[in-house]
Amino acid sequence: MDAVTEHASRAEAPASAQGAGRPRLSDRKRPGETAREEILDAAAELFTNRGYASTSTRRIAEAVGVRQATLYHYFRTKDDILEALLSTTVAPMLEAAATIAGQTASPAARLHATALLDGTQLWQSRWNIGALYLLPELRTERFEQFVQAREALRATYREFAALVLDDLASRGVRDLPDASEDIPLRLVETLVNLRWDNVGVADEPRRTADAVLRALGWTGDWNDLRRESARLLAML
Amino acid sequence: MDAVTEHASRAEAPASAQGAGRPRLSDRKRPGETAREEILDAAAELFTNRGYASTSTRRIAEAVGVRQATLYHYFRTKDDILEALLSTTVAPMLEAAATIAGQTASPAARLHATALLDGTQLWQSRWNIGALYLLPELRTERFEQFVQAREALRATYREFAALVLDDLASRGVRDLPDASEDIPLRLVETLVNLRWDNVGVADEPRRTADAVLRALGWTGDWNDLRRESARLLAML
DNA sequence: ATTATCTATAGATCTATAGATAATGC
DNA sequence: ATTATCTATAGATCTATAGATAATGC
Repeated sequence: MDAVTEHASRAEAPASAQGAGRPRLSDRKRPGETAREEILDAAAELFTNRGYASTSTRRIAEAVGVRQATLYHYFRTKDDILEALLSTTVAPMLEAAATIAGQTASPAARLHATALLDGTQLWQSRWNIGALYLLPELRTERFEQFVQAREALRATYREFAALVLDDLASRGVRDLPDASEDIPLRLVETLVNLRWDNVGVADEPRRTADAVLRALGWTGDWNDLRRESARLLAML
Repeated sequence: MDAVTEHASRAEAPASAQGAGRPRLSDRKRPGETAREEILDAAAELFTNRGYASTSTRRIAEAVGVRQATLYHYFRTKDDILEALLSTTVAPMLEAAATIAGQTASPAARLHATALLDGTQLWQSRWNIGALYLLPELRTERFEQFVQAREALRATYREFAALVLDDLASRGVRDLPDASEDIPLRLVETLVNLRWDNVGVADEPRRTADAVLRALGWTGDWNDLRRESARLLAML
């Protein structure tokens, strides 16, 4: 599998799970148990590859295989589709980070595990949804909740980093960065940029999680660190 | 000056440099010697804050203080406006990186200087133009030249990083990252994300340039490094 | 005569709503 | 009766062009 195509593989479209309602004119083209999921999959592809504002509801409908008006049976507005997409990403990650924060583990392992989980999700999601995080549209009140969840995740990363740095400073390590630089979150976020540019290898999230610790000036036994990090993730 | 407003300060709009042509209905509202520059300034603000596709030519014209059709005296299409904006950023940086590559200096200083210059431009430009680099619209043939310039810059960063890493490896440093991870460019690019989120301090580009070296596992005298890097930049 | 602007508009969208229709399920 | 879809369309855009107009410059 090459660098470009290593992400989550295309699920099969279900064999037209017929229920009540007028039949579609077209066969099912998208993975998903429900029409709602089919729509979200098509929207994710188009929003990430062609842009949010540039993607018309007609185009999404075409990619699903229904008429444009049918989308409005499942979503009140186009913004609602974007919001549904975004809410599948950050909120679960935020929960996982809270769980990791509650575990007994070294600061370094906690940070490594968080970066690895977050990075893996950004890297392996079927579409590069993380590329939507910089959309100017998110600045509106409509997406306040999402932006706040991102900020909470940023704060969690920063707390983990501060503990790692305190630890290092107390061990006499010099020339350390400041936790406020947010290096860890920043590095993880760039997995989105790598995907955009079609570069990177399967192992990229792990390499990035390692890079996070290295960038903080962390030194120690890397095998121990990875083992402890994996143990944390296995608990989730 | 707070974190949000520390970027290049708003230049004064010139006192309506009247020349030939029918007078405008509105006063000048934008910095720039020429109407073309006024348009680019308004477009940069709107594209970065409201999105490319979501910004209508009418809205740009309003922000300049002319009628919508007037834009077409200076640009053939809306895409041409975007292209003109982007071409002001990467091409000059690529040239500077080539000059730095031609200087005699340590690999670490070359990388530091490149990151500092690139980062300073991303950080201090009047509008956060770097946020446009992930636009799906850039995937089209229309913007091939720009995307290729970005790739060339990525390659330059990677070459500098490879030299630094070879150096470190030959000094016996272990557990180094791989140059192919593109950690330096990735870190610099995240200055765009910080600006988007309105976080960060005036010193951020310097801190990021330092972080680039630290993230490669570089060790040495930081003051010497910064001095050599500054010397390189003074030559440009 | 040349230039930079203006007014007006064609033609192509695009989102969202109203209401009809063709299934299933009770 | 309920549901999921369909057809049709209103009203609001939006980009780009045609051609008029009001300055300056020769």
